[in-house]
Order: sequence, then C-alpha cells, then structure tokens
Amino acid sequence: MKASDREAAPAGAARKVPTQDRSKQRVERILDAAADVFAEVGIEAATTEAIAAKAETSIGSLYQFFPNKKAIFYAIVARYAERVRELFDYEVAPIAGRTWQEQIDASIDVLYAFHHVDAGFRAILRNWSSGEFLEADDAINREFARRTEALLEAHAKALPAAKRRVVAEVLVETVSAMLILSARRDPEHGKLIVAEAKAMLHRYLEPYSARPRGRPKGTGKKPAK
Amino acid sequence: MKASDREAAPAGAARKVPTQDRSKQRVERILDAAADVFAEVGIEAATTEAIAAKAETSIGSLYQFFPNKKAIFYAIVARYAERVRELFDYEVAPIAGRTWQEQIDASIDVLYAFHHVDAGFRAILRNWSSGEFLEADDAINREFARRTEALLEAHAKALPAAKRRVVAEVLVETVSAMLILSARRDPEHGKLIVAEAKAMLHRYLEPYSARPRGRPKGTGKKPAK
Amino acid sequence: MKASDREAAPAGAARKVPTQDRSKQRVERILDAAADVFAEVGIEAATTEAIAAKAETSIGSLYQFFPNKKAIFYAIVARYAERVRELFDYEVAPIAGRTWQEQIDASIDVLYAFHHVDAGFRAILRNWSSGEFLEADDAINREFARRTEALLEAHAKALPAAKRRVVAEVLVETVSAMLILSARRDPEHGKLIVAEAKAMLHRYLEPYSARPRGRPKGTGKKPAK
Amino acid sequence: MKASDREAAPAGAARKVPTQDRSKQRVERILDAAADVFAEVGIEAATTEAIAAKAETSIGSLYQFFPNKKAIFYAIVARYAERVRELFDYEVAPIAGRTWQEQIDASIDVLYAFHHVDAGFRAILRNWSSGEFLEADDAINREFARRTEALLEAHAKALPAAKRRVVAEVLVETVSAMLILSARRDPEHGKLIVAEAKAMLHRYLEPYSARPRGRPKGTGKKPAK
DNA sequence: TATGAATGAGACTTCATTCAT
DNA sequence: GATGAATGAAGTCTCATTCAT
Repeated sequence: MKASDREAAPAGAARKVPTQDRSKQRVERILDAAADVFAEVGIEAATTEAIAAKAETSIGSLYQFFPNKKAIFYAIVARYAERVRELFDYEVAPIAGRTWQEQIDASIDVLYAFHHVDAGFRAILRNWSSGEFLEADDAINREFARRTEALLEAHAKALPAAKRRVVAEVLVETVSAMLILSARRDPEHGKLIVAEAKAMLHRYLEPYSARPRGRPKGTGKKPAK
Repeated sequence: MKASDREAAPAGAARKVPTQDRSKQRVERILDAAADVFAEVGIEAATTEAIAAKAETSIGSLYQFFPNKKAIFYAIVARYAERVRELFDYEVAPIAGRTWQEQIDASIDVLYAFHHVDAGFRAILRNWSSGEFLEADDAINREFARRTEALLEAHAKALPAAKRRVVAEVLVETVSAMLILSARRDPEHGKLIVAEAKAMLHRYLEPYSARPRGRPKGTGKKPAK
Repeated sequence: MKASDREAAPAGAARKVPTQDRSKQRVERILDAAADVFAEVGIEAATTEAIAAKAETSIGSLYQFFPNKKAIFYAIVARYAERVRELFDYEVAPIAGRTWQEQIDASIDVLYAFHHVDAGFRAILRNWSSGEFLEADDAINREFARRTEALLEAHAKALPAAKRRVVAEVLVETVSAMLILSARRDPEHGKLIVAEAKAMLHRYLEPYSARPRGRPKGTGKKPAK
Repeated sequence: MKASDREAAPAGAARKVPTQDRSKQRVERILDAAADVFAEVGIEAATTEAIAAKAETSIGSLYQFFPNKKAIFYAIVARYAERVRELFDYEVAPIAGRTWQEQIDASIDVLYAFHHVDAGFRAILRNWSSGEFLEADDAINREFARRTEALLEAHAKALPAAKRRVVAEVLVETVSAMLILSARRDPEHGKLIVAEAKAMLHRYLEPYSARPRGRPKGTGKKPAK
C-alpha cells in the first residue's frame, strides 16, 4: 500500500529547492534530459525512467526534485519561457529604433533560429497538448503575447487598446504555427515558409502601424465592400 | 499506447474490409465513439475499452476491424479529411464565381462552424501530436492545402506556380492555428480572432490576387512600396 | 501518465460482478489466496502481486475484479462475516433452548474452532488494523455484536436495552481478544485460556441473566458497598 | 510531557554536557517523534524521514542510533513498557493495602488515563500488528502480565499457582482490548465500556480472591457480602 | 462472428537505507 | 559525528492486445 498513498501532489514546483551547486546542476541535467526525451518520443510517451536514465541519475533522485512528471514538464516550459525572454532582450530589444518591420523580422528570425536548433523547444511548442498538460502548454505563447502587446503599444498607436490583445494573439499563434510548419519541411522549403510568414505579417500589420498621416481613410478597416 | 508497442502491427488500414452492411455500420459506430472519446479525454488517454464501450461493442469486435489503436486514429483522420472535402464541395465550390475574398471568408466560416460543432474534429486538429501519431496528423491539413492550391490557381494568377505550394501551406496552417486558438477562448473573443484571421489573409493575399488593371473599385490600397 | 490517472476508486465492491462460473471461481481463488497471504505476512505487507501469484492468476485479472488492494481486504472481511453468520446459524441457533451458559460456551467453541483452523480468519481478526484498513476492520466484530445483542435480548431480560449495546461490545471484544491470545500460545495453553474466558463470561453475565425468581438479592447490581 | 522530563538531571550536574548525554537526548527526541508519527499515520505508514524530520534531525543521524525502522519500534515499545511499570509503581503500588477490587479499578483507571492521553501508546497498543512487528508487540502486555501475576499472588491465595499465569494473561488481554475498544468509541460511551470492564473483572476474580475472614486489618472496607 | 476474461509489460511513485562530504 | 543527496528495489495499478468459448 505504498504507491497508492499518493495525494495528487500540487505538482507546481520543485519539491526541494536545490540550493547546493551539485543539486542545481542535477536539476539542470534532468531538465535537459527531459527536453531531449520529450523531443524524441513526445511528451505523453516520455517516461520518468527514460528521463532519469538520460540524465544519468536514478529515478529516486528525479523524484527528489520533482513531485511528478507533470512538474518536470512545467519546469521545462518555464525554462523555455525564460530563454525566449532572454533571446528577445538580447536580440530584439537593441534594435528598438529600427522600423517595425525590421523588428518583426528580427523576432521571427530569432525564434526560428532557436526553434531550429533546440529540439526540446520544438517539442514544447508543438505540444498544444494532450489532456493533462493542456493547462500549462500555452504558458510560452502567453509570454510571447504579452511581449507582443507591448511592442504593439509602441508601434501601432492607431490600434485601439482593446484590439491589441486579439492582434497579439493572432500574431503569436501564427508565428508559432509557421515555426512548426517550417520545421516539418526540409530546411530549404522551411526558409521559404518563414519568408512568407514575414510577408504576411507585414501586410497584416501595415494598416495598424502608426503612420503619422496620409493614410487614405484609415482606420485599418477594409473600405466597405 | 504502451503495451501496443509490442507488436507494431502495420496499422495502416482496417484489418478487414467490411463488405457487409452490418460491419460497415459497426465500423462507423466505432469511429463515432472513438471521436467522442478522443474529444472527451484526449487521444493518448483514450482507451480502446472506452471506445468499444461507447460504441456498444466488445473490444474483441473492435479488434476485428482495427488492428490497433493507431489504426482507429488514422481512420478517424481519414474520415474527417473526407468530411472537409465534402464541406468544401457543398459550401465553397458553389460560390466559385464570387470574389476571392468572399471565398476565403466562406472557407474559414465553413471550417469554423464545423470545428465549433464537432468535438472530435477539434481533438484531431489540435493533435499535432504526441509521438506515435505524428505521422498521420497533417493528413487533414494536406487535404486543405490541396484544395487551397487549386483555389490559388484560379485566383492568384500573379503567383508563380512554384510559390503556390508555399502560400497554400501558409494559408492552411494559419487557418488551422486560428481555429484552434479561437476554440481556446470564449466564443465572443473567438469570433474576434476569426475576424482578424480573415483580415490578415485578405491583406496577405491581396498582392497575389489576379489584378486585371481594371479592378472594379479598388481597395484604395496601393500595392506596397 | 497512465498509473497516475487513478481516481481513488470507491474501493467498495468488486469492479465487475462475476456472473459467469469461471469468474466466480476465480474471485474465490483470489480471496482464498489473499487470505493466505494476509495470514502469512500481514495485511499491509501483502502485495497484490503475491496474491495474484498464489491465486495462480495474473495481476491484471486480479484488478479486473477488485479496484484496489483495499477492496480485496473488504471482500475478505465480508466473506468471513458471512461464514461466521453461517456458523452461528448452524451451530449455535439449534441449541437455543439450552441454558445461556451453554450457548455462550457453544459460541466460543465454534469461533475457537474456526479461528484455530483458518489462518485467514486469524489474520483478519488480529488486524485492528493499520491505517488504511482501520475503517473496515471491525466489520466482523460489529456483526458479532449485533448477534450478541439479539441473544442478550432473549436471555438477559433484566438488562436495560441501553446497556445491552455496551455489554454486547464488551463480550465480543473480549472473545475476540481471547481467541487471538489463545492462538498465540501453544494449543494446550490455548485451551486453558478459552476455558478461563468461558468462566469469566459466565460470571460476568450471571447478574444480567433473566432469573425468574430466587436470585438472592438480585438486580444484577453489585451489592452496595 | 515528553520524555525529556524524565531525565531529572542529577543534583550536581556537570556544566559540560557529556556527548553521551547529548546522544541520549537525541535518541529520546527520535523516539518522541516516532511515537507521534506512529500515532498520526500508523506504524506501517510511518516513514523514517518523517520521524527524522519531526525529531529535527537528519535521517543520517537517525540511522546512527537505530539500525532500521524496526529497531525504532522496538525501542518505543520498550520505553512504553517502562512507563507502564513506573505508572504502576507510582499509582497502584501505594494502595496495595486496599481491597483487590480497588486495586483492579485503580490499575484500569491508570491505564485508561495514560491510553487516553498518549496517542503513541494507543498506536503501539493497537498494533498487534502487521507482519514485521508481530514479534515485538506483546512486550508491553507481558510486562502487564508479570505485574498482574504478582498482584494475584498477593490477593488470590485461593488460586493455584499454575493457574495464575493463565488468569493474568486473561486479565491483561482483556484490559488491553477494553482500552482499545473504548478509544474507538466516543468518550461518553468509552467510559461505559471501562465501567463494564471493571464489573466483569470483579465478578471474574471474585471466586479467586482470598476470602479468609482475617485480612490483616482491612481498610475499613468490609468485604462484600 | 462476437464476446469479454485473461494477460503481463510497463508506467509512476515511494521509501528504507547507504555513503560521500 | 552529522548531514541529506542519492539509490533502486518494490509496490500499485493500467491498458493494449490476445484467445478460449
């Protein structure tokens, strides 16, 4: 009657805050391993044992830091959200002075590069995701969306605040979908897709962009009929 | 989907072609049930037994028609692809004479309505999906893409044939992503998302649209740059 | 993420009512095996796997009939309660006409014999019991107590109804304790214990026994000091 | 009122705490903690880690003093046996001059009070117990039994020495069972049970009690009758 | 052909105990 | 000595699939 005493642990955070260096490293190793395993077999099919094995740890150690499999998933999501934040801070923020088109392109390029290179990120992003993990899974996209709203506020002054959220969501999900799609095709073709995505977003945002004056009629609405 | 890895059966098609009517009905009942179960608990969490129970059959019978769980998934995907084909044939094809914008909108509306109404379709579309099922999952989107290429051929004469495939893919994945996103929000907000999606695609396709110099009224837009 | 989907099943009854003969037999085999295992290693230490093995079944079959280990325990308890009921019906009830002392003795003898012979009964009776099973464990003693109250009603007319319950409880727990104690000693000594137990209960009940007349002072109360 | 009170440091206590003493304190802390944990979750469900945590030590230290979990259990049993001995020495022995009924009652009262107040004692006493711990478990009852035999020797002169052991065992197990039973009912009802237990034992022992007219001086009580 | 009981690999998780620091 | 991270055997339970009836 051991395993059944489970109490549906909160699953929110690490079970034990790894203060010591060795522990912190081990947690990182576990997360790396989990990202790999998720990438290889998918999130549902990933087993805690496989993760522990790839992390070269015992299953017991894994459970010392994470109360259950879901917690590992959450931790990975959080880590990727953080990585993406950094990516934007270092790669996109510095060009804030350029045109908004350039900023869009830079954002996409940065994400494309990371997505291209990091299988774990691909796995997480692809996973919209089955049952258990559904709650957590758009954490990353929400993070993107928040960023995006801020950018819109700066560049799309013509856009009513209320609409900003919708536009941000549309942008983010579109980029996400395009990254996934491009990863499913060979690199050559994948790049064409990214290029098209950029074009699409440029055209989509054009009417919203702050354009001091001279837009014919310009609310961003299509002229009736 | 653990124990089934043992056999790795071909899984491609029904184990037995149901020539008899009763069999065909039973297969349909199983697929209906499976769609329901997938919708309720997700594809990985769906159990063959639950599917059989909802279909009011025995698992034994289920396995008479499908060699394994994956085959059921494939069959459902195929069935939805067929449904979508029919949907386009009946709802979109008839308005082939209207403007391409109207056709885009009609396509989206039709898909939105179906997606909105059919939980099984939502489940399948959302599932890009975990490991095992990955191979099958864009069958539906490929079907969309084929349709879309045909439409582009008719309307986007300005578009080099080579680029058509990319554009079609982009369109399809975008629509798909927007449907999923809109289903994740409350209906009110979901409709705003769909509206934005339409706007985005209109603007995206504008430059590709056949533009015999005398476009009836123009949109007031000047081609970019 | 399979095993964690557990929903704390009701655990009350068999998961599947075994209607067919083969199933019924199997359930019996499982219960027999469980009783044996419980007897050998104790209830907490008994493993479902050991039970299945001793029943010469697969663990899967075991779980087809019992949602969890606790349910097996409950089922055994219920079965023993039933057995004891039968024992009383066949062995004690027929001598209802004799003196109450003879009925007490017969009851104890019957229980002693069963307890002596059935290791599973010993295991259950001994188990007052650890944590999880506490709720269920005096099911048998409650059954005894109910019986006993009925007997008291017939024989101890002098006893206020309110007190009957207490007396019945005391009787039952005492008999139970004596059986357990006697089983812990060698048979020789064990019999002495049983004899003493009878003597004790005779003397205890004496004042309560309906004695038409001529009891020296008799309300059953100890003479005022 | 935990074990630490037991030390009653010798008058001229050294100011330098010898390491041995510190160890002893730590052992006591561990035992206190273990008793608490046993009481809270049961003996099988108690984990060494929980015990160490409650004792504010590390598991490492715990294993420095106890080779395994069973040893902790044994040590607690031994400690409770000692406590009971003290209880009798301080509470029952002083009234050795009174009637044997009063001594019985006092014994029961003392045990009832301790049992009522000390959850750890309840946990131990209830645990007759699962598998592993079975061997140790009647250490306490043996301690009772020894005491009881001595009392019988003094008061039940009519009782053949050979029978004394049996009677003592019967007494002890009965008292034990009654304590456990009373603890399982609400306090009100529990007290009725204890009262009945006293009555039962009085009547049971009556015939064994030495009843020579000339008991030394009597306590002013006149023997019944 | 249909049924559903039976199977058992394998998933997740716990916890007594060890051992490097 | 003290600490607590690490270990991994073992436990409970699930579920895809088979096969006797």
